[in-house]
Amino acid sequence: MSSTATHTKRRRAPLSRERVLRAAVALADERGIEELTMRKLAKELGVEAMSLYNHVAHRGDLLDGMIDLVFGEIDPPAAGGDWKAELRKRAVSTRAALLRHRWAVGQMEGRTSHGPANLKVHDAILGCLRAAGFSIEMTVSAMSMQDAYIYGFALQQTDMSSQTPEDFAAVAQQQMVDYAEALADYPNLVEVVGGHVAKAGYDYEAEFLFGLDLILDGLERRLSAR
Amino acid sequence: MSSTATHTKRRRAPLSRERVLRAAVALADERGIEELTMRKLAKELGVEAMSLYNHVAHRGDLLDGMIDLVFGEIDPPAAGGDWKAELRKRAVSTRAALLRHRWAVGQMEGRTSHGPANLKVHDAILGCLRAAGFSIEMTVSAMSMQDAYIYGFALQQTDMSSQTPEDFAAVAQQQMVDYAEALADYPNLVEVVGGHVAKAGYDYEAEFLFGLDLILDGLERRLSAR
DNA sequence: ACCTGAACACCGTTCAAGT
DNA sequence: ACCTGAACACCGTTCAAGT
Repeated sequence: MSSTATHTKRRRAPLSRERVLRAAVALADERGIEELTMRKLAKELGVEAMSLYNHVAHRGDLLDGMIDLVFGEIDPPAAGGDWKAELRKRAVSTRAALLRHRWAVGQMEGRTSHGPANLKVHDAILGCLRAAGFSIEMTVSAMSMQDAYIYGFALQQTDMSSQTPEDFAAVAQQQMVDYAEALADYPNLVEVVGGHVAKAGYDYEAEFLFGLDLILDGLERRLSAR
Repeated sequence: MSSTATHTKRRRAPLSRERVLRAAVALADERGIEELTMRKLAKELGVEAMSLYNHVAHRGDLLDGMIDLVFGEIDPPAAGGDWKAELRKRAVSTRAALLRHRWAVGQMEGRTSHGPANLKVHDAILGCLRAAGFSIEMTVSAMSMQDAYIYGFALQQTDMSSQTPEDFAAVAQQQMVDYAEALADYPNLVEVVGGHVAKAGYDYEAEFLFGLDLILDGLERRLSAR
């Protein structure tokens, strides 16, 4: 058809859904979700925006695919072993994936389609809980609760620009200054944030584990109280 | 200045930040957050888009203001009474506010400014926990954990179009059909969702309270174990 | 089968101009 | 002080046309 001379332009790996999704995740990770537009993504791939529609149905489909790539990074828990340790590992690994891809948790709202990686992880969680001896009803409750906590914690962590305890302390200190004239209305914030957090900071990892272990302990108690 | 004859057009209440924010919340509630554009909001208020910029700095400022209106609907817990009952009431009231305004939880990601209603509720939570006898460190952990759970649960509830247990069962049933050929890979989903949820449904309210009480009980246990 | 140019119907925001 | 028209630099998506 076309002579070899006509396309001396830089060779491009052919587009595929996989390649589009991976490029989209990379772009959102690096520049934020609001910078992820069909046009910019296409440019990143050396192609025009309209070509993307050969591989994703629309922007919502793109986001569904991206989110399932994030789920693919989660370690699914094994069934039959130490269920608490397995679920703890999965929770930590989920949080890590959501931290690597900070845009992800904010995009889960309203998204009703669930990809295969999502289904696989949740199937494994259900299997782990059932093997541990939880009733079907308790299994549903236990999984919902853990997901709510994990996603909610990740959501909160995007609320603050600071990530290390020291950063957090600095931000808290600055906020005490910024809100100075209103502080009389918030005596407990002054005591707890001004008096403690602004000095000691806030350790996201430790706080996450505190709540996670409280939940797992509570579930274990309800399991043995049957 | 201008004669009375020159503006016989329909009298409009003058714009104000308050009026702009309330109209924005109403529009987002009714038509969804993606329908909330500066132009459509302006039209709703009988004005041009550019007039809004006299009352909000930009779209992000608009969203910050809207979210603080949602926080204003939350019952703050009282300090000194039955702390578990107070915090339970606050959690239920927060969830109710987030259900009335389904767009809200998805907009919390990355939002770093906190309005007065937000600060007021959180000050009250801290006060309640301190009065109950929690150390400053535990107070921080307890509040973070409750917020994470509440927001995360609300986020999950936007993932499903169905709200009543019966709706949920119908959706679960349909999904079993849709995913039929992949179901061999997910034996636990088949057992738990196919065998139970698709029949009994899923009661969001009951599930929320299950996790909430597990958390409050766990916190109480850690309080008395000091 | 896959890619593209042009076009459509939108966005948020700015700026100078009106009252 | 508050509102607006026109404009700028974008969006997602469709469609007919190219190879």
